[in-house]
Amino acid sequence: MAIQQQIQQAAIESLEKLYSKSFSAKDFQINKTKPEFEGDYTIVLFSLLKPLSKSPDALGNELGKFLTENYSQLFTSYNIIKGFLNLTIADNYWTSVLITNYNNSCFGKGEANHKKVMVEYSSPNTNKPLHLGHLRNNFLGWSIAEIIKANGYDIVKSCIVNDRGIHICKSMIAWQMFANGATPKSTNTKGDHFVGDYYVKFNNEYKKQVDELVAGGMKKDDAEKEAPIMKATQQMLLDWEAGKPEVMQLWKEMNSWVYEGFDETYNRIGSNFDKIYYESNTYLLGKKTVQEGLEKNVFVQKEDGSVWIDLTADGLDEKIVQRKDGTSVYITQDIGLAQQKYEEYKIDQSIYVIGDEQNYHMKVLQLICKKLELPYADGIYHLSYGMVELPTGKMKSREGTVVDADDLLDEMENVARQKTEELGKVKDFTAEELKELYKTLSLGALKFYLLRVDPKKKMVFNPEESIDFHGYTGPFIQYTHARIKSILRKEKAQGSEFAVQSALLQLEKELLIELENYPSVIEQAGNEHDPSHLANYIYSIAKTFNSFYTEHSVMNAETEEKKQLRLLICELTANVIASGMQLLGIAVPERM
RNA sequence: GGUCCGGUAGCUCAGCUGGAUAGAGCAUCAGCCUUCUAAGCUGAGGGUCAUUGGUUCGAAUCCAAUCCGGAUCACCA
Repeated sequence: MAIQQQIQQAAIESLEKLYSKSFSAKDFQINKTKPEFEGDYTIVLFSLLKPLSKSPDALGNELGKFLTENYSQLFTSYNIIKGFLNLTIADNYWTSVLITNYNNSCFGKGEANHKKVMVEYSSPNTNKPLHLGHLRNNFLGWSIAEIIKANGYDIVKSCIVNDRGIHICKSMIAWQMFANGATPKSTNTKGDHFVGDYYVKFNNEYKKQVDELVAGGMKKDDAEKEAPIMKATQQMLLDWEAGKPEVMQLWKEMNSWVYEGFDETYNRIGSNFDKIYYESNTYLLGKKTVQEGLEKNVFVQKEDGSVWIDLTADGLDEKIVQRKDGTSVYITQDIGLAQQKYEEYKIDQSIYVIGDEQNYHMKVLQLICKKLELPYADGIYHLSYGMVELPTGKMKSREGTVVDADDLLDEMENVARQKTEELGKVKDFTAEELKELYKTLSLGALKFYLLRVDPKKKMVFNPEESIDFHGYTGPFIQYTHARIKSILRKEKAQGSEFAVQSALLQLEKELLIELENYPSVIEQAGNEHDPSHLANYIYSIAKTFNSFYTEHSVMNAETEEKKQLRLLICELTANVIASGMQLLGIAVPERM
């Protein structure tokens, strides 16, 4: 059990025995003691004063005395400052945590609870390559899945590919018009970029045609509808839905190019999925549910045949769920897909990693599922994340300010190479090892940069900052890990036979206190669906370790006992760093 | 306009289920490599926690109002 809970329990028991009153964990707070005071953890007494009719000093002394006398294996001393009861925890507690966990690879992870959670993330369109925003999504989705797994859940990583619709037809039309049969192979272009180029070509041509029509005297609104290329695209969508063979063939071929490109990028960034859904297979789902909803009077059908749900009583609007022509809209397929996920996997929770521009949509989706009394409705959770912006403002594809994922990864790798060469610490590495290191460092920098901030907040991507390898960054933590490993290559900790006699030094203890907290951090990150807690925590560990490292020598420790103790601390620190970074999807090198 | 989210150091962010003198990184300045990797460490300066009011022993944190920024409110997805 975590120390904080042990203190809480001890305090509750003590208060019960001292005053015959029962309290619960909510009735008082336990904090880490501020560094300027003596002690490790602090019980805040204020909230207890009134129910017990005690002065801070009286209560603090009685409780402090009782705790140190009756829980002497846990508390060695106490002091009271104003209403704060500062407790010093026995060194023995920290070292026993160290000795039992220093080589426990499961340290911090919860026990299996046999509940199943699906995390849907990434969910790309097949008309253009991945960009910076997708990276935030992918890193978040992958990480939160790992964190939830570490909390004992079974995880299914899924992805819904938006592989059909008018946007896809745009690329297809443009390819027919301009490509002359060119392919990614014939032009030596990555497939998703190849198709994306035709999407751009579509928009250029479309704009040109609209301008021409407007110049010929047509109103802009009409011109946008009448442009021949747009009409052709709409016709193609109809042909697609009708299953016209040559359209289907082109669609399949162009999508296959995109998937080839996506796979390369996913592979590079380490995204993977247990189950991939395709919109072309799911877009018709949900109609049966609409029918059932009509029977239950959750939905109403208007005279023209369209089907609606009235959510005004819940503070939302009226929402259409089926068009008058009987076709399904976006939200209908989502209900259908939600159902399919549930039936296929019997999931207890379904997490959607989707940008905050869809907050309203997701709220509506869950509400509809609830009104339909679908069993999975309460398990829907929208992990909403903010947009990634540039220092110059929002990314806009029309203005060409979108940061392409592949370009960015290349750029980061270059910087990693440059910095590594400047320092010249790994000159004996093979070309293979160097390549691997550059990849580890560049991805570490980028992932950490995108994961270290609260997901729900929009964030600014500053290119210069993101490739920084100093301070609050991934490479800083990776470096700390490499430093520790360098020591451990020289000598391994001997292990569990070891008993600590001499008192822990300040920095030794600080590190141990932080390390002991690892399980709680994983739990919190999972409960709040927020990897940034973990990122913050690992950074703090690395920082504390570096202070410790500078201050105290491991190999040349004052005594053999201290050396063994510090080797154990090194082991546990390295394990926690590696384990925590793994949960963020970041690898740590042995040397750098 | 309705709903939702955000506003903390020059910049990027922690802290937000109320607790002690509001913390990091970057940037600026000053130190530290004969000793386990200096991608490091130590120190300094830098704040009206958007504003105003309320709740109370105590508010960056909770409540209300206001100001500013963003998202969203399609028979698009």
